[in-house]
Amino acid sequence: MKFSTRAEYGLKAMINLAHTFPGQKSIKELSEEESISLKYLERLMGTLKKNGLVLSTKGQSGGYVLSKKPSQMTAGEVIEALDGPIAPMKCTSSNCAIAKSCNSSTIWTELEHQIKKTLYGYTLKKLTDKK
Amino acid sequence: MKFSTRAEYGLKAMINLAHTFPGQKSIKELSEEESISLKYLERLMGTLKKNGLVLSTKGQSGGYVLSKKPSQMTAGEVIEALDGPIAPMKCTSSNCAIAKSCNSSTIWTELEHQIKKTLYGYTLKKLTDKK
DNA sequence: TAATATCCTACCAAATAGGTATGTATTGAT
DNA sequence: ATCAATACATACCTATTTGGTAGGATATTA
Repeated sequence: MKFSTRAEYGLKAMINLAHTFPGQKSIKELSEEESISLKYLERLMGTLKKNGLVLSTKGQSGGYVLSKKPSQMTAGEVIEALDGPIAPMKCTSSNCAIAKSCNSSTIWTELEHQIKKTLYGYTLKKLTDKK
Repeated sequence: MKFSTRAEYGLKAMINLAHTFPGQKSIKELSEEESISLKYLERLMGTLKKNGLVLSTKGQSGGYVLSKKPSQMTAGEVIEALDGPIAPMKCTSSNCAIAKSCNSSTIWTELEHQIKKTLYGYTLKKLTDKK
């Protein structure tokens, strides 16, 4: 059971952007500061943008900004944007037909709830204050 | 973020064994009742045995039994036996050098704690009673 | 117009998941 | 003693995911 490094890298980059908020920062700066491959981070920022979590300006002196205040953006949003829906077991996401009579389903459902509660409980602001 | 079907299948099989406890049951029966490929389940039971969660008797009319009472065996044990250590991010398992100054590490650590709390909070007995 | 960004798409290697195939060893029943 | 049923072991296979790289197109500004 693991989250991908996508989620790790993305969260790090978003925390970095939370620090500089409401200023913007280029991928180049982000990748150097967080030691993430520039080309890979480029793709991650692309999907974060597609999901509306960051805004971008192109061209020279362009870069990325958070689309919301750090106090209003949660780690859960970032992670689901990059890794897809949080659903620890297929049966919790795909409406299993036998869920009602299945002994296992309760545990996966509760687990999903706990994970979401934790991840959506952390705003980027909370994470930047942590240090 | 997903657990493997290994964990799902294994947990189902163990819940089944909890129902028949302290009786034993063959892989053939288990695989038919839970609709899991016999050969695949064979392997899963093998690793469960290696981890001491089940006992087996070979030969005709052989099979598997839980090594502990259902009230003393948790879903967490089963899942970690099959899927490896519960550690949502590499940095929480491999003693990252910069963990203390890392803004992200707290969230992964808390998440790991919450997941373990949930999974080790469910005994097989609790799951069999659920229906 | 040159430099610096984002953006877009295709490719790639390694690992993992999920499963099959084949055979061996052990035991109970006939 | 033999046969059938079972656990046990290992090698193989295919598809998907992960974590990247490569090369360029597009937009903006100095």
